[in-house]
Amino acid sequence: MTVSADYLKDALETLKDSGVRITPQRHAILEYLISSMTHPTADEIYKALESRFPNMSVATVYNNLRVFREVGLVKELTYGDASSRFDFVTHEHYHIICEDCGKITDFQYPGLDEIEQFASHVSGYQISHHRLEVYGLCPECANNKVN
Amino acid sequence: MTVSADYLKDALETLKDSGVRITPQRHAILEYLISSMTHPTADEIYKALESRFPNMSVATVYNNLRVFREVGLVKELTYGDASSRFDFVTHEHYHIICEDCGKITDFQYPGLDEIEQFASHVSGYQISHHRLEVYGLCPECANNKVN
DNA sequence: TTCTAAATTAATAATCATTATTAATAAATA
DNA sequence: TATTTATTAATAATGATTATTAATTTAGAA
Ligand SMILES: [Mn+2]
Ligand SMILES: [Mn+2]
Ligand SMILES: [Zn+2]
Ligand SMILES: [Zn+2]
Repeated sequence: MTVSADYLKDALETLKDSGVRITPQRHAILEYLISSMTHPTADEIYKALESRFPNMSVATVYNNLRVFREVGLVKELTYGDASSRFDFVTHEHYHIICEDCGKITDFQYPGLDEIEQFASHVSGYQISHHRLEVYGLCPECANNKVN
Repeated sequence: MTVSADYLKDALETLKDSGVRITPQRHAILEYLISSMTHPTADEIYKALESRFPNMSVATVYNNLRVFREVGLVKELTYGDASSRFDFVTHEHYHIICEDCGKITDFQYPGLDEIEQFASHVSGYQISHHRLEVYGLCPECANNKVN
């Protein structure tokens, strides 16, 4: 069994355990999220599935992405003006975002928890989590600049 | 001269050097941003100034916040659904955000640049900057929870 | 100073991602 | 099978932000 299939199987299990019905639309959205490496927007998911589900509503995509987020299957990546992007949750990782083409690349970095300790110490907050993103030019876009 | 007045003087200088006219509206928005410790939204700025400028348009606030951002006087803090918040640029700092009341507290942390090195190394990106926020409960909200 | 061009403002319309509403449909359960 | 509940699809509403445009103000030239 492929890794993707494993992820999907576990995800469906999580839904079942949470009492969420597994509809064809939900199955397809999850499948697409897991297979996609591009952190798609709700609209991209909608468009990718419209051939298989010609009369699925875009609201259904939004609704189900929220359901997935609430049971912890999906993380929503929010930015300023543009639309949210969605990331199927596997391992903890950060993102590098290309300021030219918008590509989002995963990367892992060990031990940023000390900053939570520090922040808690200087502010008195009870810290729950943090968010970190790195911005720059992806190799392709950097290459396009010099040519 | 107070620190605030110094900031304002420098900001007006920056505007003049950039060829941006200093209108009463711009002066007031800058003044409010510098005095405010709350990282206000465009609408909060608009409402705070409406007694002094009864017929200022909210579009003027947005336009001028963009002007200030473009000349580097102001940073725009963007989150998911809610509206952008604006921070007058002084020293480099990060933010701790209360998940209950939305309060934003400044804090400084040394040496997070190594993560940019790391990200560049593993991804091949040309890194320009990063974004970090820490989330949790502010002391007041944490206190309200236990009572 | 007066004239002219450019910048800025105010008012308002438009945009667009997301959410709310609601009636129809499908699934679970008694 | 009958009834309740969840889900969907269609569509309207929301709300922050941007675009448009005419009026006003300002800066610089004559
Ligand atoms: Mn990711
Ligand atoms: Mn700040
Ligand atoms: Zn790129
Ligand atoms: Zn709080």
